[in-house]
Amino acid sequence: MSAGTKDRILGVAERLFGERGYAATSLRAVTDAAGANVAAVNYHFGSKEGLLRAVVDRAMRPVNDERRRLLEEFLADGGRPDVADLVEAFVRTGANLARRRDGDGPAVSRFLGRVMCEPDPEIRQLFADEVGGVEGRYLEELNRALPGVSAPDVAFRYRVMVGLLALHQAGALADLAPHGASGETAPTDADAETDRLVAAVLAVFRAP
Amino acid sequence: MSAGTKDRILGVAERLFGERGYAATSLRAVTDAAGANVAAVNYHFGSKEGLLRAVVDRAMRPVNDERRRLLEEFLADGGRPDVADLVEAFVRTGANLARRRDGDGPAVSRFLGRVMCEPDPEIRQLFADEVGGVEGRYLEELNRALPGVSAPDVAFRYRVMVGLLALHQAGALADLAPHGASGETAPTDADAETDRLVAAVLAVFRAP
DNA sequence: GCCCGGTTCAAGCGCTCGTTTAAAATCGGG
DNA sequence: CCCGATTTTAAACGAGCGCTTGAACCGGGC
Repeated sequence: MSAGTKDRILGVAERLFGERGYAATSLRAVTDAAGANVAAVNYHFGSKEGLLRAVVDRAMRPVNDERRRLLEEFLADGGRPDVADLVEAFVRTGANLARRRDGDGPAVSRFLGRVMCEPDPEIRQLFADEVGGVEGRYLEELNRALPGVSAPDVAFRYRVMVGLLALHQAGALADLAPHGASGETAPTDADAETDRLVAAVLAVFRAP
Repeated sequence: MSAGTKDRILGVAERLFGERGYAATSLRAVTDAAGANVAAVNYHFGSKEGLLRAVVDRAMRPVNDERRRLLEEFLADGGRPDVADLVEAFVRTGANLARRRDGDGPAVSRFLGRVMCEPDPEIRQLFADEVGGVEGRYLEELNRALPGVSAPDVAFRYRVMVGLLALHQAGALADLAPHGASGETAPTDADAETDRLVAAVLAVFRAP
Protein backbone atom coordinates (compact mmCIF):
# COMPACT_ATOMS: atom_id res chain seq x y z
CA MET A 1 0.00 0.00 0.00
CA SER A 2 2.36 2.66 1.19
CA ALA A 3 4.71 4.17 -1.33
CA GLY A 4 8.48 4.14 -0.82
CA THR A 5 10.07 6.03 2.01
CA LYS A 6 11.19 8.78 -0.32
CA ASP A 7 7.70 9.52 -1.57
CA ARG A 8 6.16 9.30 1.88
CA ILE A 9 8.65 11.87 3.11
CA LEU A 10 7.88 14.12 0.17
CA GLY A 11 4.17 13.90 0.84
CA VAL A 12 4.41 14.61 4.55
CA ALA A 13 6.89 17.45 4.05
CA GLU A 14 4.55 19.01 1.53
CA ARG A 15 1.74 18.95 4.06
CA LEU A 16 3.72 20.13 7.08
CA PHE A 17 5.68 22.83 5.26
CA GLY A 18 2.32 24.08 4.01
CA GLU A 19 0.72 24.04 7.44
CA ARG A 20 3.52 25.42 9.61
CA GLY A 21 5.96 26.99 7.20
CA TYR A 22 9.47 25.81 6.41
CA ALA A 23 11.39 27.24 9.37
CA ALA A 24 8.88 25.99 11.94
CA THR A 25 8.84 22.42 10.61
CA SER A 26 11.56 20.11 11.92
CA LEU A 27 12.90 17.17 9.99
CA ARG A 28 11.92 14.94 12.88
CA ALA A 29 8.31 16.07 12.66
CA VAL A 30 8.37 15.10 9.00
CA THR A 31 10.05 11.73 9.39
CA ASP A 32 7.99 10.76 12.42
CA ALA A 33 4.75 11.42 10.56
CA ALA A 34 6.14 9.56 7.56
CA GLY A 35 7.21 6.57 9.64
CA ALA A 36 10.80 7.03 8.61
CA ASN A 37 14.16 7.96 10.07
CA VAL A 38 15.78 11.40 10.07
CA ALA A 39 18.80 10.03 8.27
CA ALA A 40 16.59 9.02 5.36
CA VAL A 41 16.02 12.68 4.55
CA ASN A 42 19.71 13.38 4.28
CA TYR A 43 20.23 10.16 2.36
CA HIS A 44 17.58 10.95 -0.26
CA PHE A 45 17.70 14.73 -0.36
CA GLY A 46 21.05 15.74 1.10
CA SER A 47 19.67 18.31 3.52
CA LYS A 48 16.52 20.00 4.75
CA GLU A 49 16.79 22.55 1.99
CA GLY A 50 17.26 19.74 -0.52
CA LEU A 51 14.00 18.26 0.69
CA LEU A 52 12.27 21.60 0.24
CA ARG A 53 13.70 21.86 -3.25
CA ALA A 54 12.40 18.40 -4.13
CA VAL A 55 8.94 19.16 -2.76
CA VAL A 56 8.74 22.44 -4.66
CA ASP A 57 9.83 20.72 -7.81
CA ARG A 58 7.31 17.90 -7.53
CA ALA A 59 4.47 20.26 -6.65
CA MET A 60 5.25 22.89 -9.23
CA ARG A 61 5.94 20.71 -12.22
CA PRO A 62 2.33 19.91 -13.20
CA VAL A 63 1.35 23.54 -12.73
CA ASN A 64 4.17 24.71 -14.95
CA ASP A 65 3.34 22.09 -17.56
CA GLU A 66 -0.33 22.95 -17.63
CA ARG A 67 0.34 26.68 -17.87
CA ARG A 68 2.79 26.12 -20.70
CA ARG A 69 0.33 23.85 -22.49
CA LEU A 70 -2.51 26.37 -22.25
CA LEU A 71 -0.29 29.17 -23.45
CA GLU A 72 0.84 27.21 -26.46
CA GLU A 73 -2.77 26.34 -27.18
CA PHE A 74 -3.59 30.03 -27.26
CA LEU A 75 -0.66 30.82 -29.48
CA ALA A 76 -1.32 27.98 -31.93
CA ASP A 77 -2.22 29.06 -35.46
CA GLY A 78 -0.99 32.55 -34.78
CA GLY A 79 -3.72 33.20 -32.20
CA ARG A 80 -3.54 36.04 -29.74
CA PRO A 81 -4.85 35.41 -26.21
CA ASP A 82 -6.65 38.31 -24.57
CA VAL A 83 -6.32 39.30 -20.92
CA ALA A 84 -9.20 37.11 -19.81
CA ASP A 85 -7.67 34.07 -21.48
CA LEU A 86 -4.32 34.63 -19.82
CA VAL A 87 -5.66 35.39 -16.36
CA GLU A 88 -8.05 32.45 -16.46
CA ALA A 89 -5.32 30.09 -17.57
CA PHE A 90 -2.81 31.32 -15.04
CA VAL A 91 -4.99 31.69 -11.98
CA ARG A 92 -7.24 28.68 -12.43
CA THR A 93 -4.30 26.40 -13.09
CA GLY A 94 -3.00 27.30 -9.66
CA ALA A 95 -6.36 27.36 -7.91
CA ASN A 96 -7.48 24.05 -9.39
CA LEU A 97 -4.57 22.30 -7.75
CA ALA A 98 -6.72 22.04 -4.65
CA ARG A 99 -9.18 19.82 -6.52
CA ARG A 100 -6.83 17.07 -7.55
CA ARG A 101 -8.20 13.54 -7.51
CA ASP A 102 -5.81 12.20 -4.90
CA GLY A 103 -6.45 13.69 -1.50
CA ASP A 104 -3.31 15.81 -1.60
CA GLY A 105 -4.67 18.71 -3.61
CA PRO A 106 -5.30 21.11 -0.75
CA ALA A 107 -1.96 20.30 0.84
CA VAL A 108 -0.02 20.91 -2.36
CA SER A 109 -1.90 24.11 -2.94
CA ARG A 110 -1.31 25.40 0.56
CA PHE A 111 2.33 24.45 0.36
CA LEU A 112 2.93 26.37 -2.85
CA GLY A 113 1.10 29.40 -1.54
CA ARG A 114 3.13 29.32 1.63
CA VAL A 115 6.47 29.01 -0.12
CA MET A 116 5.67 32.07 -2.19
CA CYS A 117 5.30 34.01 1.07
CA GLU A 118 8.36 32.69 2.93
CA PRO A 119 10.59 35.37 4.39
CA ASP A 120 13.94 33.74 3.66
CA PRO A 121 15.24 35.21 0.39
CA GLU A 122 17.00 31.95 -0.45
CA ILE A 123 13.69 30.12 -0.42
CA ARG A 124 12.00 32.83 -2.44
CA GLN A 125 14.79 32.54 -4.99
CA LEU A 126 14.47 28.78 -5.07
CA PHE A 127 10.79 29.13 -5.83
CA ALA A 128 11.36 31.86 -8.38
CA ASP A 129 13.85 29.66 -10.23
CA GLU A 130 11.36 26.83 -10.39
CA VAL A 131 8.58 28.98 -11.78
CA GLY A 132 10.66 31.37 -13.83
CA GLY A 133 10.38 30.46 -17.46
CA VAL A 134 6.64 30.01 -17.78
CA GLU A 135 5.75 33.08 -15.75
CA GLY A 136 7.97 35.25 -17.87
CA ARG A 137 6.10 34.17 -20.98
CA TYR A 138 2.76 35.07 -19.40
CA LEU A 139 4.09 38.51 -18.57
CA GLU A 140 5.16 38.94 -22.18
CA GLU A 141 1.76 37.96 -23.50
CA LEU A 142 0.02 40.18 -20.97
CA ASN A 143 2.03 43.11 -22.23
CA ARG A 144 1.03 42.26 -25.78
CA ALA A 145 -2.63 41.95 -24.77
CA LEU A 146 -2.60 45.31 -23.00
CA PRO A 147 -1.02 47.73 -25.45
CA GLY A 148 -2.61 50.69 -23.66
CA VAL A 149 -0.91 49.98 -20.33
CA SER A 150 2.71 50.83 -19.61
CA ALA A 151 5.12 47.97 -19.01
CA PRO A 152 5.75 48.83 -15.35
CA ASP A 153 2.00 48.96 -14.76
CA VAL A 154 1.53 45.55 -16.36
CA ALA A 155 4.40 44.20 -14.30
CA PHE A 156 2.81 45.50 -11.12
CA ARG A 157 -0.57 44.01 -11.95
CA TYR A 158 1.16 40.76 -12.81
CA ARG A 159 2.74 40.72 -9.35
CA VAL A 160 -0.66 41.42 -7.85
CA MET A 161 -1.98 38.37 -9.65
CA VAL A 162 0.80 36.11 -8.45
CA GLY A 163 0.58 37.45 -4.90
CA LEU A 164 -3.18 37.11 -4.66
CA LEU A 165 -2.99 33.59 -6.03
CA ALA A 166 -0.40 32.75 -3.40
CA LEU A 167 -2.54 34.15 -0.58
CA HIS A 168 -5.53 32.28 -1.95
CA GLN A 169 -3.64 29.02 -2.09
CA ALA A 170 -2.08 29.46 1.32
CA GLY A 171 -5.54 29.94 2.75
CA ALA A 172 -4.40 33.34 3.97
CA LEU A 173 -7.18 35.15 2.16
CA ALA A 174 -9.79 33.05 3.89
CA ASP A 175 -9.02 34.12 7.42
CA LEU A 176 -8.21 37.75 6.90
CA ALA A 177 -11.90 38.21 7.60
CA PRO A 178 -12.60 40.76 10.30
CA HIS A 179 -13.44 38.00 12.75
CA GLY A 180 -15.16 40.61 14.88
CA ALA A 181 -18.00 40.70 12.39
CA SER A 182 -20.92 38.33 12.30
CA GLY A 183 -20.79 34.62 11.56
CA GLU A 184 -19.24 34.28 8.11
CA THR A 185 -17.59 31.17 9.52
CA ALA A 186 -19.28 29.31 6.69
CA PRO A 187 -16.52 27.85 4.52
CA THR A 188 -17.76 29.70 1.48
CA ASP A 189 -17.81 27.48 -1.55
CA ALA A 190 -14.30 27.04 -2.90
CA ASP A 191 -15.45 27.34 -6.51
CA ALA A 192 -17.12 30.63 -5.72
CA GLU A 193 -13.92 31.86 -4.11
CA THR A 194 -11.91 30.95 -7.19
CA ASP A 195 -14.40 32.76 -9.40
CA ARG A 196 -14.14 35.82 -7.19
CA LEU A 197 -10.36 35.63 -7.36
CA VAL A 198 -10.33 35.46 -11.15
CA ALA A 199 -12.81 38.33 -11.34
CA ALA A 200 -10.72 40.45 -8.98
CA VAL A 201 -7.51 39.87 -10.91
CA LEU A 202 -9.26 40.61 -14.18
CA ALA A 203 -10.61 43.86 -12.74
CA VAL A 204 -7.07 44.86 -11.79
CA PHE A 205 -5.74 44.21 -15.29
CA ARG A 206 -8.61 46.00 -16.97
CA ALA A 207 -8.31 49.15 -14.89
CA PRO A 208 -7.75 52.26 -17.01
CA MET B 1 21.10 58.80 23.55
CA SER B 2 19.89 55.23 23.53
CA ALA B 3 16.45 54.54 24.87
CA GLY B 4 15.84 52.06 27.66
CA THR B 5 16.55 48.38 27.23
CA LYS B 6 12.88 47.60 26.78
CA ASP B 7 12.46 49.98 23.86
CA ARG B 8 15.69 48.93 22.23
CA ILE B 9 14.54 45.32 22.31
CA LEU B 10 11.20 46.30 20.83
CA GLY B 11 12.87 48.17 18.00
CA VAL B 12 15.30 45.42 17.10
CA ALA B 13 12.62 42.73 17.34
CA GLU B 14 10.43 44.75 15.02
CA ARG B 15 13.20 44.87 12.45
CA LEU B 16 14.35 41.25 12.72
CA PHE B 17 10.87 39.75 12.86
CA GLY B 18 10.12 41.76 9.74
CA GLU B 19 13.24 40.64 7.93
CA ARG B 20 13.38 36.96 8.85
CA GLY B 21 9.94 36.12 10.18
CA TYR B 22 9.03 35.24 13.74
CA ALA B 23 9.97 31.56 13.81
CA ALA B 24 13.36 32.13 12.20
CA THR B 25 14.38 34.91 14.59
CA SER B 26 15.99 33.83 17.85
CA LEU B 27 15.77 35.83 21.04
CA ARG B 28 19.55 35.88 21.16
CA ALA B 29 19.72 37.49 17.73
CA VAL B 30 17.40 40.18 19.04
CA THR B 31 19.15 40.81 22.34
CA ASP B 32 22.61 40.73 20.83
CA ALA B 33 21.67 43.38 18.27
CA ALA B 34 19.99 45.39 21.01
CA GLY B 35 23.01 45.18 23.30
CA ALA B 36 20.95 43.46 25.97
CA ASN B 37 20.71 40.13 27.74
CA VAL B 38 18.40 37.28 26.76
CA ALA B 39 16.82 37.23 30.19
CA ALA B 40 15.72 40.84 29.76
CA VAL B 41 13.18 39.68 27.20
CA ASN B 42 11.54 37.33 29.63
CA TYR B 43 11.74 39.94 32.37
CA HIS B 44 10.00 42.65 30.34
CA PHE B 45 7.74 40.60 28.09
CA GLY B 46 7.38 37.21 29.78
CA SER B 47 8.19 35.15 26.71
CA LYS B 48 9.08 35.32 23.03
CA GLU B 49 5.41 35.43 22.15
CA GLY B 50 4.90 38.21 24.67
CA LEU B 51 7.59 40.18 22.88
CA LEU B 52 5.84 39.64 19.57
CA ARG B 53 2.58 40.78 21.11
CA ALA B 54 4.21 43.95 22.41
CA VAL B 55 5.81 44.71 19.05
CA VAL B 56 2.53 44.19 17.19
CA ASP B 57 0.76 46.43 19.65
CA ARG B 58 3.26 49.24 19.41
CA ALA B 59 3.42 49.07 15.61
CA MET B 60 -0.29 48.76 15.01
CA ARG B 61 -1.58 51.39 17.41
CA PRO B 62 -0.87 54.49 15.29
CA VAL B 63 -2.29 52.77 12.21
CA ASN B 64 -5.47 51.88 14.03
CA ASP B 65 -5.76 55.36 15.46
CA GLU B 66 -5.28 57.04 12.11
CA ARG B 67 -7.77 54.76 10.38
CA ARG B 68 -10.32 55.39 13.09
CA ARG B 69 -9.76 59.13 12.89
CA LEU B 70 -10.20 59.23 9.12
CA LEU B 71 -13.34 57.15 9.31
CA GLU B 72 -14.88 59.43 11.90
CA GLU B 73 -13.94 62.41 9.78
CA PHE B 74 -15.85 60.89 6.88
CA LEU B 75 -18.86 60.15 9.04
CA ALA B 76 -18.95 63.57 10.69
CA ASP B 77 -22.06 65.63 9.95
CA GLY B 78 -23.84 62.58 8.62
CA GLY B 79 -21.46 62.23 5.69
CA ARG B 80 -21.20 59.04 3.68
CA PRO B 81 -17.75 58.00 2.44
CA ASP B 82 -17.63 56.42 -0.98
CA VAL B 83 -15.45 53.48 -1.98
CA ALA B 84 -12.55 55.65 -3.07
CA ASP B 85 -12.54 57.47 0.27
CA LEU B 86 -12.51 54.23 2.22
CA VAL B 87 -9.89 52.48 0.14
CA GLU B 88 -7.63 55.53 0.11
CA ALA B 89 -7.91 55.94 3.86
CA PHE B 90 -7.34 52.28 4.60
CA VAL B 91 -4.56 51.46 2.16
CA ARG B 92 -2.59 54.68 2.36
CA THR B 93 -2.62 54.66 6.12
CA GLY B 94 -0.84 51.32 5.98
CA ALA B 95 1.42 52.15 3.07
CA ASN B 96 2.46 55.51 4.48
CA LEU B 97 3.92 53.81 7.53
CA ALA B 98 7.06 53.31 5.49
CA ARG B 99 7.54 57.09 5.27
CA ARG B 100 7.64 57.87 8.97
CA ARG B 101 10.04 60.57 10.08
CA ASP B 102 12.15 58.37 12.32
CA GLY B 103 14.14 55.86 10.34
CA ASP B 104 12.00 52.94 11.45
CA GLY B 105 9.17 53.34 8.97
CA PRO B 106 10.21 50.66 6.50
CA ALA B 107 10.99 48.21 9.32
CA VAL B 108 7.62 48.69 10.98
CA SER B 109 5.89 48.37 7.66
CA ARG B 110 7.70 45.18 6.72
CA PHE B 111 7.10 43.75 10.15
CA LEU B 112 3.34 44.29 9.98
CA GLY B 113 3.13 42.87 6.49
CA ARG B 114 5.09 39.85 7.55
CA VAL B 115 2.98 39.15 10.61
CA MET B 116 -0.15 39.19 8.47
CA CYS B 117 1.38 36.36 6.44
CA GLU B 118 2.72 34.21 9.29
CA PRO B 119 1.72 30.55 9.11
CA ASP B 120 1.12 29.98 12.82
CA PRO B 121 -2.60 30.41 13.48
CA GLU B 122 -1.90 31.71 16.98
CA ILE B 123 0.10 34.59 15.55
CA ARG B 124 -2.53 35.31 12.95
CA GLN B 125 -5.13 35.40 15.71
CA LEU B 126 -2.96 37.69 17.79
CA PHE B 127 -2.74 40.09 14.87
CA ALA B 128 -6.42 39.82 14.08
CA ASP B 129 -7.30 40.72 17.66
CA GLU B 130 -5.12 43.79 17.49
CA VAL B 131 -6.64 45.06 14.26
CA GLY B 132 -10.16 43.82 14.76
CA GLY B 133 -12.37 46.70 15.75
CA VAL B 134 -11.34 49.26 13.19
CA GLU B 135 -11.27 46.87 10.27
CA GLY B 136 -14.77 45.68 11.02
CA ARG B 137 -16.04 49.24 10.76
CA TYR B 138 -14.40 49.70 7.38
CA LEU B 139 -16.08 46.54 6.15
CA GLU B 140 -19.42 47.89 7.33
CA GLU B 141 -18.93 51.17 5.52
CA LEU B 142 -17.75 49.41 2.38
CA ASN B 143 -20.96 47.42 2.36
CA ARG B 144 -22.93 50.62 2.72
CA ALA B 145 -20.97 52.26 -0.09
CA LEU B 146 -21.51 49.30 -2.42
CA PRO B 147 -25.24 48.57 -2.27
CA GLY B 148 -25.10 46.74 -5.59
CA VAL B 149 -22.57 44.14 -4.41
CA SER B 150 -23.50 41.17 -2.26
CA ALA B 151 -22.08 41.02 1.26
CA PRO B 152 -19.91 37.93 0.58
CA ASP B 153 -18.49 39.65 -2.49
CA VAL B 154 -17.68 42.78 -0.51
CA ALA B 155 -16.11 40.62 2.19
CA PHE B 156 -13.94 38.88 -0.39
CA ARG B 157 -12.80 42.14 -1.93
CA TYR B 158 -12.07 43.47 1.52
CA ARG B 159 -9.83 40.49 2.18
CA VAL B 160 -8.11 41.10 -1.13
CA MET B 161 -7.41 44.65 0.01
CA VAL B 162 -5.95 43.58 3.34
CA GLY B 163 -3.91 40.80 1.74
CA LEU B 164 -2.48 42.99 -1.00
CA LEU B 165 -1.59 45.65 1.53
CA ALA B 166 0.21 43.03 3.59
CA LEU B 167 2.18 41.77 0.60
CA HIS B 168 3.02 45.34 -0.33
CA GLN B 169 4.24 46.15 3.16
CA ALA B 170 6.20 42.94 3.50
CA GLY B 171 7.99 43.78 0.27
CA ALA B 172 6.69 40.49 -1.12
CA LEU B 173 5.03 42.18 -4.06
CA ALA B 174 8.28 43.77 -5.11
CA ASP B 175 10.20 40.58 -5.75
CA LEU B 176 7.49 38.44 -7.26
CA ALA B 177 8.79 39.86 -10.48
CA PRO B 178 9.59 37.23 -13.08
CA HIS B 179 13.28 37.64 -12.42
CA GLY B 180 13.95 35.94 -15.73
CA ALA B 181 12.79 39.07 -17.53
CA SER B 182 14.89 42.09 -18.31
CA GLY B 183 16.39 44.50 -15.80
CA GLU B 184 13.48 45.96 -13.86
CA THR B 185 15.85 45.85 -10.92
CA ALA B 186 15.19 49.57 -10.61
CA PRO B 187 13.57 50.12 -7.21
CA THR B 188 10.52 51.66 -8.81
CA ASP B 189 9.45 54.75 -6.95
CA ALA B 190 7.69 53.81 -3.74
CA ASP B 191 5.04 56.49 -4.19
CA ALA B 192 4.25 55.15 -7.62
CA GLU B 193 3.91 51.66 -6.18
CA THR B 194 1.49 52.89 -3.55
CA ASP B 195 -0.56 54.67 -6.21
CA ARG B 196 -0.67 51.49 -8.25
CA LEU B 197 -1.74 49.54 -5.19
CA VAL B 198 -4.59 51.93 -4.41
CA ALA B 199 -5.67 51.87 -8.04
CA ALA B 200 -5.64 48.08 -8.14
CA VAL B 201 -7.69 47.74 -4.96
CA LEU B 202 -10.16 50.33 -6.21
CA ALA B 203 -10.51 48.43 -9.48
CA VAL B 204 -11.34 45.28 -7.52
CA PHE B 205 -14.03 47.01 -5.49
CA ARG B 206 -15.56 48.69 -8.52
CA ALA B 207 -15.81 45.50 -10.57
CA PRO B 208 -19.39 44.77 -11.65
C1' DG C 1 25.38 -19.74 0.16
C1' DC C 2 27.20 -15.65 -0.16
C1' DC C 3 28.17 -11.31 -1.15
C1' DC C 4 26.86 -6.70 -2.70
C1' DG C 5 24.81 -2.15 -3.72
C1' DG C 6 21.03 0.32 -2.23
C1' DT C 7 18.17 1.57 2.03
C1' DT C 8 16.98 2.10 6.59
C1' DC C 9 18.09 2.29 11.28
C1' DA C 10 19.46 3.66 16.27
C1' DA C 11 22.62 6.49 18.31
C1' DG C 12 25.13 10.39 18.93
C1' DC C 13 27.58 14.81 17.23
C1' DG C 14 27.86 19.82 18.28
C1' DC C 15 24.96 23.50 18.50
C1' DT C 16 21.15 26.73 19.34
C1' DC C 17 16.76 27.26 21.12
C1' DG C 18 13.42 29.51 24.91
C1' DT C 19 13.41 29.78 29.60
C1' DT C 20 14.99 29.94 34.50
C1' DT C 21 17.79 31.16 38.45
C1' DA C 22 20.25 33.80 41.57
C1' DA C 23 23.50 37.19 42.11
C1' DA C 24 25.22 41.81 40.73
C1' DA C 25 24.29 46.47 39.29
C1' DT C 26 21.41 50.50 39.33
C1' DC C 27 18.56 54.01 41.19
C1' DG C 28 15.17 56.97 43.75
C1' DG C 29 13.26 58.33 48.37
C1' DG C 30 13.72 58.63 53.57
C1' DC D 1 24.13 57.42 52.91
C1' DC D 2 21.91 53.49 52.85
C1' DC D 3 17.95 50.55 51.93
C1' DG D 4 14.51 48.26 49.18
C1' DA D 5 12.76 47.77 44.72
C1' DT D 6 13.68 47.62 40.02
C1' DT D 7 16.48 46.32 36.31
C1' DT D 8 20.33 43.82 34.15
C1' DT D 9 23.61 40.28 34.21
C1' DA D 10 26.26 35.64 33.63
C1' DA D 11 25.48 31.00 33.76
C1' DA D 12 23.10 27.06 33.27
C1' DC D 13 18.89 23.99 32.24
C1' DG D 14 16.63 20.59 29.37
C1' DA D 15 14.91 20.10 24.94
C1' DG D 16 15.15 20.05 20.20
C1' DC D 17 17.62 21.20 16.06
C1' DG D 18 20.15 19.60 11.36
C1' DC D 19 23.33 16.43 10.26
C1' DT D 20 26.70 12.32 10.47
C1' DT D 21 28.17 7.77 11.54
C1' DG D 22 28.53 2.77 11.38
C1' DA D 23 26.06 -1.03 11.62
C1' DA D 24 21.86 -3.75 10.33
C1' DC D 25 18.75 -4.97 6.75
C1' DC D 26 17.20 -6.37 2.16
C1' DG D 27 16.52 -8.34 -2.56
C1' DG D 28 18.77 -10.27 -6.65
C1' DG D 29 22.92 -12.26 -9.41
C1' DC D 30 27.12 -15.02 -9.23
